[in-house]
Amino acid sequence: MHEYYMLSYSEEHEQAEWLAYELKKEQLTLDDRKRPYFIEDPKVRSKSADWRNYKGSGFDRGHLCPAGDRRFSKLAYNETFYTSNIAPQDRDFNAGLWNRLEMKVRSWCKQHGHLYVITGGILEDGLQEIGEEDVDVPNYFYKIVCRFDGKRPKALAFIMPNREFGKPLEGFLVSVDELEKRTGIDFFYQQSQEWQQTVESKVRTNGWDF
DNA sequence: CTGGTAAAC
DNA sequence: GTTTACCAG
Repeated sequence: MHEYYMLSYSEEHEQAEWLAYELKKEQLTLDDRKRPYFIEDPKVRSKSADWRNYKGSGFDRGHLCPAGDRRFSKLAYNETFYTSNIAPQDRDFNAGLWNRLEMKVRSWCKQHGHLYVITGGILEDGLQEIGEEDVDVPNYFYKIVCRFDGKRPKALAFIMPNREFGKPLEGFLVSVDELEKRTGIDFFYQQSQEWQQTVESKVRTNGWDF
């Protein structure tokens, strides 16, 4: 549990199985910040994987909580450079499809003012591993974006392959039910108390009209 | 924006 | 080993 996001770390896969954060309109600033080093997450007791596992692997250290969403303060920005917040991503995917989704999330946030985001790689058996600590390379990444229309939660869920297709985001929309099956995570019961207060019922896909 | 990396310190 | 400056998608 960090100041500006929370996560559950999988020691087996050496990355977060899920990571959740709130994004508010007023947090979308354009402050210019110096990119820090990736360091171990001080709050992961089992030690989050060292960044050197990624060196020479051919994979990006892809942010789960984007640095671009956390420019409003130095702490918020630097927190995204803990190695608990990154996963191996294909370069073209990270700079392409994944980046376009992150930009779309910021655009939705500007429209609606307040969003909740849950994201991570789909962690399975038999994944490719990199580095001395065997960091798993997910074949797919997912993201749930949720907002509240009055009391009713509205959510969009995505599953994207860890490579670039050049396809529009709509092509990767899925239902939350399917996402739960694929990840093995129950997105209702796994949340913290604070989160549960807000998310009172399971979010359901509501189509592209978000 | 998303990042890597060579060169300098 | 760490930081800066520059580079590409």
